[in-house]
Amino acid sequence: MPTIIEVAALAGVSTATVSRVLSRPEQVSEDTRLRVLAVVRSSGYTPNVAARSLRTLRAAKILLTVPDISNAFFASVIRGAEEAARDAGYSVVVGDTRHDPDVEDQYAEMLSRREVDGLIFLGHRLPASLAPLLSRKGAAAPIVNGCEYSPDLGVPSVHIDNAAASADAIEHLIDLGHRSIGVITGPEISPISRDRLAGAIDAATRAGLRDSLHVRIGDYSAGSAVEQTRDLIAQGVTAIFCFSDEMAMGALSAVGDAGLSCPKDVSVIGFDDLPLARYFQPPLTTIAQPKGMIGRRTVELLVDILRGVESPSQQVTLQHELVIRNSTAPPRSGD
Amino acid sequence: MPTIIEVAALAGVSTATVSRVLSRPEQVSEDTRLRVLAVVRSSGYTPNVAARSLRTLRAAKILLTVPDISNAFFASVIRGAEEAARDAGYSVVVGDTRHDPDVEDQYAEMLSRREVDGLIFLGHRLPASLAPLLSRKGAAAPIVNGCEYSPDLGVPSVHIDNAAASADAIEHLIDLGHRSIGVITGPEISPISRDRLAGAIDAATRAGLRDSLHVRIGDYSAGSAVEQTRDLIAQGVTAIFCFSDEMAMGALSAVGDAGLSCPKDVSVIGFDDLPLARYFQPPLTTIAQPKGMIGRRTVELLVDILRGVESPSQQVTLQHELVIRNSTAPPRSGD
DNA sequence: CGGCTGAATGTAAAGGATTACATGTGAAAT
DNA sequence: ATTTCACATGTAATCCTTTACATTCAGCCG
Repeated sequence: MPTIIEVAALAGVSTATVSRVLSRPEQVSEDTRLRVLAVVRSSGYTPNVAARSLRTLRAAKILLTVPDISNAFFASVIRGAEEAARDAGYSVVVGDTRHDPDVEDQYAEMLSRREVDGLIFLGHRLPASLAPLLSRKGAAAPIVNGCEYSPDLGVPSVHIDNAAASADAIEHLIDLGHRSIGVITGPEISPISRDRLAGAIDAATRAGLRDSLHVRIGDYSAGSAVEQTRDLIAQGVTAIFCFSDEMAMGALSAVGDAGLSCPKDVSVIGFDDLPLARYFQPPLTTIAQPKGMIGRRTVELLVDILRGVESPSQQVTLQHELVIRNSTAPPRSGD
Repeated sequence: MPTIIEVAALAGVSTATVSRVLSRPEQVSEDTRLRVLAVVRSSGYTPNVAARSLRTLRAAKILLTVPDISNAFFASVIRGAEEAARDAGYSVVVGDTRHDPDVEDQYAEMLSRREVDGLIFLGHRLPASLAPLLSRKGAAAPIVNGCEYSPDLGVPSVHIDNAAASADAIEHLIDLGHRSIGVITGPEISPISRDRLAGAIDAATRAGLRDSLHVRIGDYSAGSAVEQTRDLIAQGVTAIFCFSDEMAMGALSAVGDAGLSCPKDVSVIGFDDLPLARYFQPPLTTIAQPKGMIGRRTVELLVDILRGVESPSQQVTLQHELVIRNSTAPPRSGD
């Protein structure tokens, strides 16, 4: 791999000119440009990123941390983020924190170390080591949150209106005639889970059915929903609203295990609209989040910050959609 | 963020000593070491990675490309790889190529550019831009393949014995009494899909049932299996072996749509043993791959190459396991 | 006591690109 | 003909760290 010095020698110009050809071609006369480009191509030269980033203090990289890479929901967000990053001339480094604060901190250090220019985190916890960065900077810190958010964090965020989405789900069930509804939430610490729960309770209250809601706590994983579903079935609910499609999958499994059938005996509604949701048995009614768009917008927000754009949009709210498939139906008895 | 120069000044030593304290502490006297470390901590100094990597020509990063990040199978591989990388002092950059050769090439350039020290690719296609590197350095090129492999590529690889695993699945079905078996493969271009098909045909042939195998081509996605399953059901198969759990999910969905039930009318067996497989309806019989271990071993192999270890293990074969759950049973009629 | 050894530390040269500033050139303006 | 200006290009400093080599010094041996 040749260096810029060799390319310059081969093309009979200075290194400055080679650099300009590559980054500011308009400053170079056409014939010089063509000559240099020819050498670049024939020699297979590519600039050394370490040297470039040392000099420019930019890494052209964005770190995107997800709490659980095995969750298909995040996969779609990552895709959107990568596309938007590519458009803006950045590349995305994906980090899987496994919900582990230590790992989160480790990744966050990449930002302190300037290994990356900015951080997008999809969890709800802002790594402790970044607190100084956030409070210190007069200009906005290059940190953006996606999906989750905590108003008190002071970090720009992209998300849907979780309370409204959740209310939509509950209203759908109430409209179908359900009067005893189970809800399986995310972890108590998760702000969006709290929002969703608040939205569900609101909707039930508005319908005068506050007491018909049976709330159980899950952790977004299928396994956690199995247990809770058994419990809810014992309580006699006719419908279960899960705060993730994975949990809905666990719920469906538990419904089957109990010798019941969905949607005849129990309706199930999920959250996320994973690509696989349509292949659930029965195909899952769920709240669709604009996953790719969440990824895209977080990157755009971050890039704005990096470019020093005055960014008025601290909170971006995107549209959700209730996707009705076959896992919800009126309750058996009609009431 | 202070530089090493400021730290050196504060501690009253040279930059060389600071550097040594951080990377070769045994070369420094204890009191100097403690003094420097105190300054490092109080100033919050962290070495600038760009400068370090420029100087050492090492990035301490491994690029791991996956063909489809939304496939949960790869998530587990990624986790194993990250753990092993952490152990070896590397960090992992995950790239989602979406099966797109252009994107693969783009990622591969990170290696040419020395942005990363090595590449692990989980697809079956070696980016064209790496051919020169490979031919020049042969097996010493810092490139390792996981899951898939092509003997002709000349790249070390970690995988299971796909033919044997596939044979196990077919034998399981034959043992149960199935005499008309559908197989939904991966894309024809995928070497492991070919291996699995060969293994399936072998097993059937050994049992004198070569003609009872009905082969359909899928692409590992649930959607592709839905169509093929309809077709296979029309052919009258009593069991379907899918080369991925996602396809098995599609198959189960199609079986249900056809008004049939699994395993009573049709047995289904998958491949991968995704975390969700146990929550399928019914819980899925499948071939478990040691996903985390595949990730771990690919990294270990790559690190060996990077360290210049004579690496005798060009092909690492790991153990698979047939996990029997409830989606397979004897055929209804007994034949 | 001189010389040698080894441990601890310092000096300074890379490593490769970017870019502020300097220089040179030709054309337009006066 | 002289000045001016814009454009094209070159020079060299700079980004920060690592490390080969040089230096210093204390302790030991003969």
